[in-house]
Amino acid sequence: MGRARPGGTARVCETGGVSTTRSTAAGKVLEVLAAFDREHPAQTLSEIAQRTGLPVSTTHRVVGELAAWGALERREDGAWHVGLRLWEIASGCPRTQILRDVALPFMQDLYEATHENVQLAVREGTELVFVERIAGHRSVELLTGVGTRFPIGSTGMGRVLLAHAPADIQQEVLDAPQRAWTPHTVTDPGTLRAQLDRIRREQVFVSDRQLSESTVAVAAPVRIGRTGPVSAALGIVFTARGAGGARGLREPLLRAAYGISDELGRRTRTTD
Amino acid sequence: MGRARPGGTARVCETGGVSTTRSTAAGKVLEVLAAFDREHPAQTLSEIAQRTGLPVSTTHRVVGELAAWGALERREDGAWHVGLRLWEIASGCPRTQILRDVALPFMQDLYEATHENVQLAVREGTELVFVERIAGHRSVELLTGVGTRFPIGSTGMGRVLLAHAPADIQQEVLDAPQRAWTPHTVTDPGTLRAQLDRIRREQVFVSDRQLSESTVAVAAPVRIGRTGPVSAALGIVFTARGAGGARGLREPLLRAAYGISDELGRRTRTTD
DNA sequence: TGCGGCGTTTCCGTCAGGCGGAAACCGGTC
DNA sequence: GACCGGTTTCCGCCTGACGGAAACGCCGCA
Repeated sequence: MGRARPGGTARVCETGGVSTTRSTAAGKVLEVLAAFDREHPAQTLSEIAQRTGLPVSTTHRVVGELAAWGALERREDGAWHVGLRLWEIASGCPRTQILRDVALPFMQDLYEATHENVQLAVREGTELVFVERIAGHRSVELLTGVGTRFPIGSTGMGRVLLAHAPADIQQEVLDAPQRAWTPHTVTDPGTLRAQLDRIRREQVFVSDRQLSESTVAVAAPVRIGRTGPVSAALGIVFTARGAGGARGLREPLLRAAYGISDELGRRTRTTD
Repeated sequence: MGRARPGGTARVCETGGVSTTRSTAAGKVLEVLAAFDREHPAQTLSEIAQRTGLPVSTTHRVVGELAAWGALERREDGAWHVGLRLWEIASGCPRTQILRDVALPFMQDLYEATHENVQLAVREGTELVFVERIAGHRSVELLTGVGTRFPIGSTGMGRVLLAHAPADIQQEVLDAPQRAWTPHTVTDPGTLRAQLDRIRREQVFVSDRQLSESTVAVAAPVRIGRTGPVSAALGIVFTARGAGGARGLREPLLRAAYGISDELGRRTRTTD
């Protein structure tokens, strides 16, 4: 397809890069927004242009419009970052907002009882997204933060979500090779499948040093109503000094998960 | 250049209406997003069209593109709402994210000591935006939630932010009439100005039943470094059974605010 | 002080693609 | 089976998006 520019159709824009929603005007706006991920919270105009593959002048225009509206803001040093206005709008996202509202008090109790990291996550395709997290001064530092994505098989909470995911999703994940984060990480599809079965039976799942040599996670499913579909996972992560610590956490964790589930059931029934 | 349109500038388009970034393609995208505020977290296509003033077919196209990208999602009942993808991007907003990261552990401690609502807010023009909030089962229900805007003069935290805002902002707020939420609300500009002076001297501010008959708030400024510019306000809200309760809170609140300020100072110095 | 490099901003002619009216479509309801 | 509100599709017109290029501003270096 030499230069020629045939029919003007050859646009798909492989960019080699990242997202690419195509050559539509709205697409450009979204591409620019997508350039701001966790590793690039603030970038100069030309960085954005580079990362999106858009010409500088186009980027300039789009960024200008986004900024005028408040979706982007500029630091004194000239770098652009996501603006408060966009954050406000997005913070109304029901999938996180309702969950958050309902879950926080329970997470709070859990934190107070344990003083460990308490986390809440949802499944998105074959990945998990952390939606909320409570951590105090006394909790372990984690590599995961609110708004972060993670391959679903890699975390304890993820495996709980996976266990309750549709069959095709499970298959897709089991078919793909699992990354071994530590020597303890379960990567064999057979063992993993057995683990998923066990999770469905036992509810609470203890993930012992699967993601990092020094942490253990306990996770439980959150449903919409006591028996409804699983909509999130609740988890506690703490330092691995013998996973014995997990024992005492099962009960309170499960109780909290039930609490959230019940309240979610009540809430969605009324809302609807 | 058709009509000549001097300088080609006459576009601003007052529209009379609501938001309006105007007829540019990107503008439409943003208008659609802006249709999703706290009162309208989920809407049908035609509601969106109505609220934005865009023709249905146009709305349909824009919504479609947003959905394809993940900025919007659709419920089974057909209503649209903000999608997880947008939430992810926006949750990286530095103004809230850094603040949140730093402040949460301190807020946590504060919550544990008091079991009351602990809140964090920033100023945006003459309004305040709640950025984070901790509440357990034992705290009072509040009308403010994370991601909510509020006139800055109306809340205790807002007045603290106002006291440290640039002079022109203060003037603007003082010039506008204050809404009286309760019989106790201070609305007189003179008294208010005196209050601001006092806030600057005493740091901690007690706002007694200013917003609701049944709540008292204590608030303190959060700076960037111990002496840097005020970047947020930290507050505790509790039920008004005699504001005497505020007494014991001053110390821990101030200590937490200092802790956050110090850490923010450290953090921004290193990052830069 | 002048030069070259880098990022940003402005300009403007071209033409792709945004635009939206209208008509088809799709359940409900009376 | 006619009606009605909402959604989706179609398509021709023409506007405003597009991006190359040039001007600008800022720094560091000679």
